[in-house]
Amino acid sequence: MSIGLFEQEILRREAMAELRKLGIDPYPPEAFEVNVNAQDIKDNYERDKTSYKNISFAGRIMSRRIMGSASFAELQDSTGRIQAYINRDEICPGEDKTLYNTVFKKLLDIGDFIGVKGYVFTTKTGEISIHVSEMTILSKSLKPLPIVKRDDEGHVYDGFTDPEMRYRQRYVDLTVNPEFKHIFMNRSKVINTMRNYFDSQGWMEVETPILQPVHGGAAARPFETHHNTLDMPLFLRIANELYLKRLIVAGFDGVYEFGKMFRNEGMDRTHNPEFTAMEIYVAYKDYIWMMAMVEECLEKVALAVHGSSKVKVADQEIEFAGPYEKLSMYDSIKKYTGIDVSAMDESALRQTCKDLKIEIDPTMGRGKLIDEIFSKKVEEHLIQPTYITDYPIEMTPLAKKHRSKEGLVERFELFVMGKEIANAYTELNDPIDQRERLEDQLLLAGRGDEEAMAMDEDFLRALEYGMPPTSGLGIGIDRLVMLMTNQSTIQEVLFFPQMRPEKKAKLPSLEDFIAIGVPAEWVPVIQKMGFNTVEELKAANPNKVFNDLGGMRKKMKLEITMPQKEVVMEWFS
RNA sequence: GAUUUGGUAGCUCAGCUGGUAGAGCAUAACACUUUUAAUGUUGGGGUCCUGGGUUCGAAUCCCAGCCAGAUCACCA
Repeated sequence: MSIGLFEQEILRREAMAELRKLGIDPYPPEAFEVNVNAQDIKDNYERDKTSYKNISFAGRIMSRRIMGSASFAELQDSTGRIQAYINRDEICPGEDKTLYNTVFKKLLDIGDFIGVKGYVFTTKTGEISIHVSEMTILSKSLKPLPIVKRDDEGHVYDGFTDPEMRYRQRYVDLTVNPEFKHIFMNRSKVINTMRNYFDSQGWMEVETPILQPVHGGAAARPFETHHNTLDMPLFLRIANELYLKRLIVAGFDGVYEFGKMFRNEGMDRTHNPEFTAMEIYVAYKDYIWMMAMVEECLEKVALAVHGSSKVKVADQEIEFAGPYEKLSMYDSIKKYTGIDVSAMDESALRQTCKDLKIEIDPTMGRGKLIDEIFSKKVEEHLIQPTYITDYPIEMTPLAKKHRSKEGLVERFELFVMGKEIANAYTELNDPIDQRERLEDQLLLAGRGDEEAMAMDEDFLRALEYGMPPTSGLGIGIDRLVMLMTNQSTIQEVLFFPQMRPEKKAKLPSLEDFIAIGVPAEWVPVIQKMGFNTVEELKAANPNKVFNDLGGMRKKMKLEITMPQKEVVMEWFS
């Protein structure tokens, strides 16, 4: 493996070997005690200089400026960067200057982790720096990091910007572009704020199955897998709603879960196959109560992340303090199209879609047609937080029928910046009604609707034992984080967004070469010489190959044993 | 899935109407005791994404494929 690399990586491996020869372990096992971080020094040193006279700091070397027997290096820890001043005669007080001349100047590289002890001071040019008196190598970096340079105004000169590499190698991205860490720190803050709020209300965090025999609770195509011992198919959950409701049946007054959901559908900048949802169910409440709860919750989140209920997103300023605007689904369509769809039957809706130039297909029922009109004509207008309420019953098999409006259910969705952020119901707890509604879904499935909800007999049995009136809410955490961190793609708020596998260099199998007697460590050399298959190698002149192997060994400074000539000749026999 | 843009050194990118590859940073060597995008001098470093085709000759033109981004469609 080590030979597909080139000079910089070979040099670093040599430096690592040199360190070992000098008796320095490039990967020491001992803990290195740290008593300060970069942010702390920068924030507090000027005020309190006496506290920084004996510090111990650890981080990565991110740049070096060597000037003879004095040097500057930028060290980066989890909180930021701080400059270190290293003077030869200070870290090497005796005759032996090896630690500076050889170890620091020759054997250390950008990316290495080191620990330093010393004191904080301000340089002539006014930079708060660490004056190093002792230096310890903590971990050697064998691959060169991309170098990102910034000037005083913060201009970036050689940015590490390729999104493919940033997502595939997030460890490199966050090392050289540490500003992106704030997105993930804020993501954590969003989740913790919600969790603290729920806990303070006395609701309980729970975990429910990810592997489910029936994929219920939402409309989406699932990932399917198989359990060997039970010899049965299982689905990765597309939702956890039905399990959380079982817990309300079981007698908990409030339960919530943050968890990954999995949907086997398209990927784009707002969809990843696995994503995080938060669902919460509270007994003895309805969807009107839930609206107020959401307003309180999101305001707390905005305050935690930004210190303000107002959040800048793209070119808008979003106000997360409630109350939010409320608009029924029918009214919203009327508002933005001028059309009253409330009394239309399926064929009238089809005509309306045609008039509005909205594509439809024959499998769509009344609910889906209305949803199409809504998503094409209304969603984009909903910039400030807006509740869309009272959905047609056909679209929502798990919500309770509206207390006063025929044909509707008690449901709301919260839209911000034209995107759905939350979805909530007064939950359907009438087991007879629930069974009928799921049976209607089966009819839709029969019409070819791949997303119609499946029947879940055990869930119906739970309802038959009795579920208290309950309101439930789901929030898409990734999209909420996108809003709170002003990001336009979901990949930027996921550490490891889903990617196609990296293409592998099309190398023939190691085994083929080993089979004809080539030592494993020489296979990469042969490949580097241009022989990609055993056949190509055998077609070459054996003497030339033998000579070239020696040449490559020297050129690439390989420390592996040269094979005997007779051995090489046998490769060709 | 459709359209479109891109894939060249470790990183960011040049490379015209086809003539066998360049810069900056990084890296190596030398100089330099307070620099900060350090500087100066001198080097090394490439399967130009892959596979076909056209051509005397392809990083460049054509076709197919792979990966990624954007837009759209689908999907909450």
